[in-house]
Amino acid sequence: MRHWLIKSEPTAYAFSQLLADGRTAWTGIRNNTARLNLLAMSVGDTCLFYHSNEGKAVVGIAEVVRTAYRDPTAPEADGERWVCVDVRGLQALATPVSLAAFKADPLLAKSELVRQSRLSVAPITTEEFAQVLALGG
DNA sequence: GCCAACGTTGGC
DNA sequence: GCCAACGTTGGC
Repeated sequence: MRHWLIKSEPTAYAFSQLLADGRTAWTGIRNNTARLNLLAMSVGDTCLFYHSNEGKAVVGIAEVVRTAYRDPTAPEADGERWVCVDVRGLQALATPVSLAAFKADPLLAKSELVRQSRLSVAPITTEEFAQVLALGG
């Protein structure tokens, strides 16, 4: 099983909304690196759910429940290029783990979240995942 | 509001 | 194929 970090602006789709919905299609990814990460996801992979802009913290855990398929929100002209996955909300962290906490933690300072802040779907290591859970309760 | 990082586009 | 210009994202 692999681990990922997925980002959303809380004003666009907050983690609380995912918990309320149960599951959702993770659509709208239009970046090739992020696209390749979506394609690499397996059912059961766990995702840290990060709130960008307002928030700037990992606030919850989700899991992949359907592997990549054509993103229905992508323009028809783009064909099969853009994909989405389905994710299910698992639970909120007792304590959100902020971006500042990532930068301050030696285990997390090298993570993709810090290294390439614009990437909306990023892989994280098992160690990083465990550390976020430890910090977040 | 500004700026850094990155991706994309288009002229050559 | 290179590179300047531009657009977008996201932190500050």
